[in-house]
Amino acid sequence: MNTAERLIAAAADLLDAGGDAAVTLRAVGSAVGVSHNAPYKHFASRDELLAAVANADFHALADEWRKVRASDREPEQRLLDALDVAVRFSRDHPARYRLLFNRPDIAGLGESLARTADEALGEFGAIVADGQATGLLPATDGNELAILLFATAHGLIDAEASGRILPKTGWPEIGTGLQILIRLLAGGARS
Amino acid sequence: MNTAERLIAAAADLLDAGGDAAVTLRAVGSAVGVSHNAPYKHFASRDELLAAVANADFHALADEWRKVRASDREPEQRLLDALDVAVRFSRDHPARYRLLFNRPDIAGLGESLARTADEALGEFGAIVADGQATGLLPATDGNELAILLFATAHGLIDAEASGRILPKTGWPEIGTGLQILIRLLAGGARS
DNA sequence: ACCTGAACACCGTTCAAGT
DNA sequence: ACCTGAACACCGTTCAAGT
Repeated sequence: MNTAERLIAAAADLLDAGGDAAVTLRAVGSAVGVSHNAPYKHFASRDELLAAVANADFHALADEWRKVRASDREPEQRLLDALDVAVRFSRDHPARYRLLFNRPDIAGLGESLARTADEALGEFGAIVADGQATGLLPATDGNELAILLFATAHGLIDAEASGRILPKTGWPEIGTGLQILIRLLAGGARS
Repeated sequence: MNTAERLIAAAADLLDAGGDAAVTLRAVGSAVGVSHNAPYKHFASRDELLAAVANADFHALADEWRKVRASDREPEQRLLDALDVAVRFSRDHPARYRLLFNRPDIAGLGESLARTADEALGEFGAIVADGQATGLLPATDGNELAILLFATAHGLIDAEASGRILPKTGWPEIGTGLQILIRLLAGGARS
């Protein structure tokens, strides 16, 4: 690993350990064994370093979704697995999840970040499209349903993170809410 | 307005004008005409001041939802109006919207903030329940559907704010996505 | 090419003191 | 009860200098 990669890894570890506020350039440099302004030789600013962390995490999510899509499980299970990838990431790495989906000021940085994010969400969309092709989910134009499903999952994840909504649902898991939604979409008003 | 209320209003204005980073205690104090540490006589910390802004905004949202619920429009329009309240607030006051729904570290502060948030979301839930009572929306246990609808709206709002997803949908508005979802829920797999 | 050390202009927070 | 001014320990960023 070169210095830039080690800085990215150190920033990711600090995000996990102490959240956004813990990622000071002094702490990142110290973890890697360089001075507090060495990062400026590899990244234009602290935000660009964070964007590089997000870029690496989008690549990792895309890989996981590719695996889910290629698995031999039932279509509904593949869809729930795909959503679970996002849910688990948000629980294991909450600060890094927020970096991916809750930071408009960072979303536009790095030039390649927007493309990497599109690739990752494209993999998720392909799994939803598979679910539509098998008749599990209703057909819609383009990737509308994928966007609605991901938006709902993201909304439930945020609600869980902020402790705002979930406690009063009686749902043991975000996945319960997503199962209910999928059943409502598949079954319509009859259910 | 007493000093505490003027500090809250000044913080809200700074959030609108320059985002979270613009809300320094020095800027807030200066806007009100007091010193940069006078806020500590009214709030325990900068975060508690921000929580007070969030508390006021939740009260305002609850008022708007009450008005929507009492209006004489069609049930579907009332539901779309209710969702539009959140969408418009997120566009007119993005930093303040993020304070309400994207800041787990602030959600737990102030003691009354969690209650105010519950009251506001309860008003939204009542509008959804009205939609279920009229047969527009499928019946579910408790307020499950309200949570799913709000989570989806929040997810689409976040997606628009981060510029991540909406550009490639061809949707002119977040409301378009919400209309599609409501129609899918009402009509089921047939659509 | 890559890094360091000192410096600058900020920031939240604390504290002693004033009315 | 409410406020001020100085001070403290931080922070991101810049810059001149070193190899």
